[in-house]
Amino acid sequence: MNRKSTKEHILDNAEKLFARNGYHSTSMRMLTRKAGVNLGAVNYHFGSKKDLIRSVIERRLIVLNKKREELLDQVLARANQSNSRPCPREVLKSFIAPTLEFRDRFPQAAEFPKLISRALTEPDDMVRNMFIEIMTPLFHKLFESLCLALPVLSRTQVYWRLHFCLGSMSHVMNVAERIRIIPEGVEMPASQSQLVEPLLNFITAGMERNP
Amino acid sequence: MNRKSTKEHILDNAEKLFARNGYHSTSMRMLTRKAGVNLGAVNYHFGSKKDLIRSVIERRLIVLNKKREELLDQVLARANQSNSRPCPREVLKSFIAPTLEFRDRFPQAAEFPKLISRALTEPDDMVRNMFIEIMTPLFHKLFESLCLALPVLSRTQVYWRLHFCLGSMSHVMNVAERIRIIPEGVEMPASQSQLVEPLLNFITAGMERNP
DNA sequence: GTCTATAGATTGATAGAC
DNA sequence: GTCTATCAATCTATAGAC
Repeated sequence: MNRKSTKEHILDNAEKLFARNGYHSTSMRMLTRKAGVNLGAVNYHFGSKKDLIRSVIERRLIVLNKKREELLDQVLARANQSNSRPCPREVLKSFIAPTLEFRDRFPQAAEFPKLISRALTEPDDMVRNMFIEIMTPLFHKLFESLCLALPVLSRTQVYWRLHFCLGSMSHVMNVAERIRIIPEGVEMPASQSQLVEPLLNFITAGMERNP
Repeated sequence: MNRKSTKEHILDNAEKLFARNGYHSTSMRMLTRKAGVNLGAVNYHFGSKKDLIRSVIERRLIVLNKKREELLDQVLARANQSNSRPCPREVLKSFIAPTLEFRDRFPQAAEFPKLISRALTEPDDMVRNMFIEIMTPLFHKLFESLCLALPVLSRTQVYWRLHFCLGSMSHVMNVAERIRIIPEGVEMPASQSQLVEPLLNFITAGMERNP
């Protein structure tokens, strides 16, 4: 019955609660009640609440970033082989597709995207800084790839447009399902994966626009 | 010396703390310490913590939305007079310009934009629902104006592109100054107002893109 | 209107039995 | 590894003096 280790069981439930309610609003007792484990066990396995959320985030984010970087490297390699610039849409897609398809690919971790889409605005300094620290190398690589893909734009322009892209993506990940009031005639997607192409259409047009 | 009423003094400090740390991470004691008032006084004036943040948000957001709607009405009226469709960029600008210019216009409320940019992901249901309730009428009006401005797009397409726009804006309001690592050659704007035109360039291109 | 004092519940973390 | 029991701190909210 209990196939997963207690440690993983705690991580799974903590992931859901932190994603839904945020770090500060999730108490250790809420977690132990939901996970059906003992308060002492959490502290035995993770030491502290901060170390727990660190483990929760790293467990998924490092894997996700590996996938993103792998796809980005493929785009860069293809451009290199044909002696051309990387395609802006493909560069953006390497980051966005694995993110919005995450829930379909890992249904057991369906709440995780909410967690990272809120990580940058997390009130707790340690949580926020840990997230930034993990993301920084890939952010730089993504930024430089876009500069290469869009030589007409200044580095400052690319920088802000990249942030606009990340903001759109982040908003979709967290907000899409929280909004209850839908105007007449608007159809909701069955999953976030279906928003990859609409989002790429939108941000690629914004990225490629002449200054 | 103490020109402002105690009530306003509490609101000003609560606004800063809720914006910086979020609702749950801000305790009433943190607030009374910072504001230099008594714990009893807060409860006398506002009744509860929930009623306090409600007052904090309503005080600014209702005024801001009035300004946004006023500008939107002007855009719609101009289109009506010339028997043409409203301009997508102008419609978007009516919402975005007052938002990103808010800090320059009301320096004493400079932290408020952070608060509303996080309101949709607020863990507390009451806070989130109150925000949605206030925003709903204007959101619908904005949505219908964009449908009118972009007859080529389906209502579903307009809906999601509008969310992409709001995500970009929200990200800029909250994240811009939290990020510490800036790539070489990137210049930071002196204020958020300077991002209005770059953001409008970006999202207008995305909005107007052929399906 | 503003204060002190405190109730009553909940928090993160630990000590020690098993 | 897992449990109970408990500490010390913090939380929101209120009662009542001034």
